[in-house]
Parts: sequence; structure tokens; C-alpha cells
Amino acid sequence: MNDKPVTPRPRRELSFPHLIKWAEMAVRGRVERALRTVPVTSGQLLVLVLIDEQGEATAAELARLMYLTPQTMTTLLRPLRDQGLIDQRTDERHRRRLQLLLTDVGRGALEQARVQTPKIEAEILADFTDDERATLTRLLTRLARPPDR
Amino acid sequence: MNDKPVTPRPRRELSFPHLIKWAEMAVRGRVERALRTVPVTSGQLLVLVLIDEQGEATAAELARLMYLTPQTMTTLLRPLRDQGLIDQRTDERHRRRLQLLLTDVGRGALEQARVQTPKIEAEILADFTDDERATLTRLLTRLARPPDR
DNA sequence: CTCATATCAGCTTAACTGAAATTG
DNA sequence: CCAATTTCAGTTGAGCTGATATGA
Repeated sequence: MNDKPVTPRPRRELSFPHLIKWAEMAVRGRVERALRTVPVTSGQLLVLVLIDEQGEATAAELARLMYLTPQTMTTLLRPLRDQGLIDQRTDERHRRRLQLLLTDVGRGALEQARVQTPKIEAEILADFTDDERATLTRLLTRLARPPDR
Repeated sequence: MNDKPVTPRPRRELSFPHLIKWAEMAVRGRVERALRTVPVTSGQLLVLVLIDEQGEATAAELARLMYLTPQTMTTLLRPLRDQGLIDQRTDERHRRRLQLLLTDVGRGALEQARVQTPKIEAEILADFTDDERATLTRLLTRLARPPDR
């Protein structure tokens, strides 16, 4: 009897690239919904965060940081410029370079996003202890940040 | 003296959603380059992996698993069907449902991708100990997989 | 009637390659 | 001449909303 068990699939462990992509997708939806009031997408927001962290940065530097081609960075930056969230000034020692920096409006948008972050994180990480959160943060940071040039 | 220090930016810790997105971007580029011989994108590959894991699944189930709308799932599935990587049969107990399953070609593509995975993982995780890899895998799995319905 | 499923149509954003202009 | 930076043009894929049809 019970010839047809519940097909106990071995559930082989997912590879690393798939796991990261999947986790990112799990987070992405919630974030975009929560940040609908902020006029930027999650990719654009990461650009703002990185400019803020660096103080100022060229498009080429940002592209390297985010593992994108410079052309893709141009398309990410355009709406940020159009909305006045970032500004630029030519680097006088290397006049081809455009140093990008946040405007007051840009800093405002970033702050507006940061206000919402704790609530989102709490939702996502509800099942994780403080220790686990710290560990995950540390490991992901090492994964994300390119080795110092 | 030294009125203008090197602006020692506090480098405030990145929020969780940003960290995950960033880590995913760090991995994505390498993976897509390594898998250029496999005729699917990383998103489509995740669909194949999940169908394989489940044995068979409907588009609606997959959409829930991946936190996407059913419409988006349709667009992900179309190229997989067009290339004969997946097949479908109507569920007789619920004739609106289409059970999706891998074809031999689909299993082949998956295997072809899996052959390359260890090399990619080794690159990405070069700086991580076995312990750290296990921890990261465990934590990401909990983050990605939706709670059982 | 309602709910779930599947899919079509149309739109936007984010990624790519290729090509061109500018600066050092 | 060459390398790095920026940007334009064109293409594709991946996400969304809205609408429609069908089956339980």
C-alpha cells in the first residue's frame, strides 16, 4: 500500500550563484514596493549610496565598483541627472573625468530611503538572530566589495 | 596644520538590501561570461533548477517561488519552451493547470551548466574558508526559500 | 459568482555590443 | 599612436500593469 510516496526528492543543494540570485529576488520585490515613494529604482539607489560613500566618483569608477560596463553606467546615471539627484564637475587635473556628487535633493532622497530601511530589514530578517545578521552582513560585504585596486 | 585631512569617510555600513544586490551583481557578470555556451540566461537557469528540484511545477507555483508575477513568469518560460528545454502536460485533476517539466534537452543544458559551476564558485569564494562557505549557503537558503505554504 | 491559472499587449529599465569624440 | 573616459545608437531581456479567457 502507498505505492506512490510523496516523491521525496533529494533536494540537492543549490549552487552559489543561484542562491544569491534567488535571495536577491526575494528581497527585491519587497524593497521596490516599500520605496515606491522614493523616485529611484533599487539599482539607481545603489549608485547613490556608493557615490555618497565615496564622496565623489567618476562614472568609470562606479562601473568598476558595480561590475558593469561604462555604457550601462551611463544609462543608470541619466535619470539621476535628469531628476537633479546628482551633479558633476570636471576634474581639473584630468579634464576628461567628470566627478559626480550628490546634490541636496539627492541626499534627501537617500535619507528618505534610509528612513524606510529598518522596517524592511526587520521583515526580511525576522527569523535571524543578531549574530546571524552580523555574520551575513560581514560575508556579503566581502563578496560584494571589489578588492582594493 | 593639516587642515584638510583625507576626509576619512566613516564608510557607514550598507543596508541589507543593497548588500545583497551588490553581491549578486558581483557574481552575475562572471557567471554569464562563463556560461555563454549554455543557451540560457541566469534567470532562465534558475527556473530550470527549480523545476528540476520540484520534479514538475506550474507557472504559478514557480512565480510564487521566485517572487515574480505570473506574467513575468510567462516571459521567462517562453524562450525555454521555444528551445525545447521544457515541456508541459495538463494536470487532469485541474485542467487549467499546466505541469511543466524538463525535457532531455533541458536536463542536458542543466548538466552542462552544473559542470562549470565548481570552477566559478572557486573563483568567487577564493577568500572564504569551508566553514564560511557553509554558513553563507545556509543563511542565503533561509533568505531565499519562501516559508512552506 | 468568485478565485486561480495562463497568456496577450504594451511599457519601462537595465544590461549588452559597437562606434565615436575627447583628454593625457 | 595609444589608453582611459564619456556618451550615442541599437538591441535584448526582465520586470511591471491591465485585460481576457478558461476551469474548478
